[in-house]
Amino acid sequence: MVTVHDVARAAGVSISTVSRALTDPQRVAVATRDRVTSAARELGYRPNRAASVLRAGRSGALGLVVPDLANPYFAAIAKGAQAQARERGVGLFVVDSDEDPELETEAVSGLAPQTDGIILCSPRAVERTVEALEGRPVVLVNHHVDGLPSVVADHEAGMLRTLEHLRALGHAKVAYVGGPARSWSDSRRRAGLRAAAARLGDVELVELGPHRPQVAGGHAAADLVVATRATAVVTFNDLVAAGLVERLRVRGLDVPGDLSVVGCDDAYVAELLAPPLTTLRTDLRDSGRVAVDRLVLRPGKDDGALQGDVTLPVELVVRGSTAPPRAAAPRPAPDAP
Amino acid sequence: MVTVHDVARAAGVSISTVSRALTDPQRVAVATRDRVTSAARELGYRPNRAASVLRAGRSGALGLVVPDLANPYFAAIAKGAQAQARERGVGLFVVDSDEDPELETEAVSGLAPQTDGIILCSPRAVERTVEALEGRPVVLVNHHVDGLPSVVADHEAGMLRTLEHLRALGHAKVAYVGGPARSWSDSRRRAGLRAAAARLGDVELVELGPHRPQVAGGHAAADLVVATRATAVVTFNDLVAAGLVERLRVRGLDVPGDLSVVGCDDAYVAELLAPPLTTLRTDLRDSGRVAVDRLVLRPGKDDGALQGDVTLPVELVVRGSTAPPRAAAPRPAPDAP
DNA sequence: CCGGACGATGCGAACGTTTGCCAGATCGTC
DNA sequence: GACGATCTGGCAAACGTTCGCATCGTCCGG
Repeated sequence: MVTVHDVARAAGVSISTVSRALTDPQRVAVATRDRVTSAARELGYRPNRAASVLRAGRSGALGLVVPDLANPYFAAIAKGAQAQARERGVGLFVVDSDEDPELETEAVSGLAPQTDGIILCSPRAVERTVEALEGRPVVLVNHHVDGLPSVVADHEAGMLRTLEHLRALGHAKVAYVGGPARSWSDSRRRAGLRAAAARLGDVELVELGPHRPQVAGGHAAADLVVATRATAVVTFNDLVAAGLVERLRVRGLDVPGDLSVVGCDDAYVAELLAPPLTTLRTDLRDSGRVAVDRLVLRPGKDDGALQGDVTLPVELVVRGSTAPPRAAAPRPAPDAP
Repeated sequence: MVTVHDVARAAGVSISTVSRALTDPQRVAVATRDRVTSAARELGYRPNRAASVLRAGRSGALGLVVPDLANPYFAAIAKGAQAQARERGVGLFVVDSDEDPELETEAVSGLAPQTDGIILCSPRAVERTVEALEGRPVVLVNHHVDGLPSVVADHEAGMLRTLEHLRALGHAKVAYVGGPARSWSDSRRRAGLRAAAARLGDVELVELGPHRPQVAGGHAAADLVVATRATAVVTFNDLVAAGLVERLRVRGLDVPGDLSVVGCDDAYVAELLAPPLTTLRTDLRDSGRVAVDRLVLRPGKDDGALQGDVTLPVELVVRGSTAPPRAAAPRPAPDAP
């Protein structure tokens, strides 16, 4: 293994100069720097991360905690974060908390000592988890706590756009199938829907849930939605929408004929469904990217534009799962087979 | 920060004893060990990973390299590996190589020095990547290289079962839509199909591809498949199948009426499609789990059952996308709208 | 021509852990 | 009662890096 000593000897300088030339180039003379860097390159020197962490206290790695890696939503965020971390030359520990608040907190306290900062995606137990950070820098994705930097999607605007769309189609009663109880996005979406309904005046809103943010959650919700006699439904995410559509098909109901369905997130499943799903899109990879940048870029030194909260736009992608309601009143649902 | 020194003082022993009591419990007397562990617990001692890596050379972390985190296939493996790593008390670096052989090799050479072992999922450039390991232990998932431990699915058996299924339905001409050129699974599946076709004798096989292992690959392949006049098609994975089905729908063709479709992997999209996809299932989380165990468990010391290659079973899940071919000869395909 | 200031580099001490080596204790046995 | 075997635990040296401080030279203004 080649160390600073080897490089120092090859370049004819002391190890301190090598260290400085490589970590803080402007602190050594240009000629020396060049000698050092070329010697390092020639010998194939690669700094020992452990030693550098031990001494300097920085690890050059970030942590990312997500509730479920198998959920395309979080997979996309992880992918974006991953790519940006590579770009910035830092490592990225990804931990899956399995939607378990307990595990989430545990993960963070394990991660905190060996990372320079942590990205917390849709945390399920923010208060306790933030405690576990022990003061380590953090960025919340899809969640907000006063005083902590966050990257969020503009759920309110998305919900307003959704309701406008459904109202324009002629829907007067819209159901919402909510996600996990502790989900911040869920609460924002509910708030957004309520505000939008109040603003539009002539759309009635029925709220359901909480439901699991997976396909199974959609299965469970479908019959409840039908029973409300709503002519359109907005779901917590695309997976729930998929499960819901599936169950409706089993019951012999048509989408969008009997029920218009709007998903959230525009996971790639959305366009695979039959009919393709109308959904709200956020650039998730971008969320991951931005989150990493906010931990890597030193405020003041680098781009100051990343200060404060970042709100990413939400776009309504209209596909085949929304249409005008059938006749004036929705057809009563037939019994399940 | 509480260090070994603090624990040593509290327990009334030297720091060496503390270290030994915690890392190699059987080397200290029971009474001492208890004193040390309870002191450690009381003080909330947490060993400094960097220091221990620096001195001992082991990092307590593994690396996982996947071509695409957003692909549910790899997401599932990552989730399994993740869970097992947590179980075993080791960290896990997840890196997404973006299907790029270059990035893959680069990722491994970045990962190698700071991990105790690396899991390589469906590598796209095995030879160069293995070189970059610099002798670090490795487990290949979904790939095989002589002399290296691997975890693979029994693609051959799966393909035989698939062809038997299609033949039993009455299909005489079956197309295969292949995946990436450098994919080992792809080559195994092709080999498996050929062997199965030869064995069955009366099924004609048409091989297509390479195609991208995503939805877009299926789009691209659909028209080619139709042109072959095959009555059934097997695709590299479920995403490709999804894209293919989508394109067929656009062209006005019916699945399974005009064409039976079999996917691979049983990603959760499979059951969301209309019709739900007949597909080959492997327990992907298990692959991840097993891979981690093979790096964590010391051979000889722990379970020796994990020596050598591990082949996971493949199960054919029959759903709605396969049916008997229409009439004797398939209906000629109508032109695209 | 001198003093002060500043820029570049070297010296050496940490960072917290693991581990080889050795000393002391304990016990059994002759 | 002494000797050897066995076991336990302490000392101190690493691991490779970073960084405070010191040193040395140079340059400029007075």
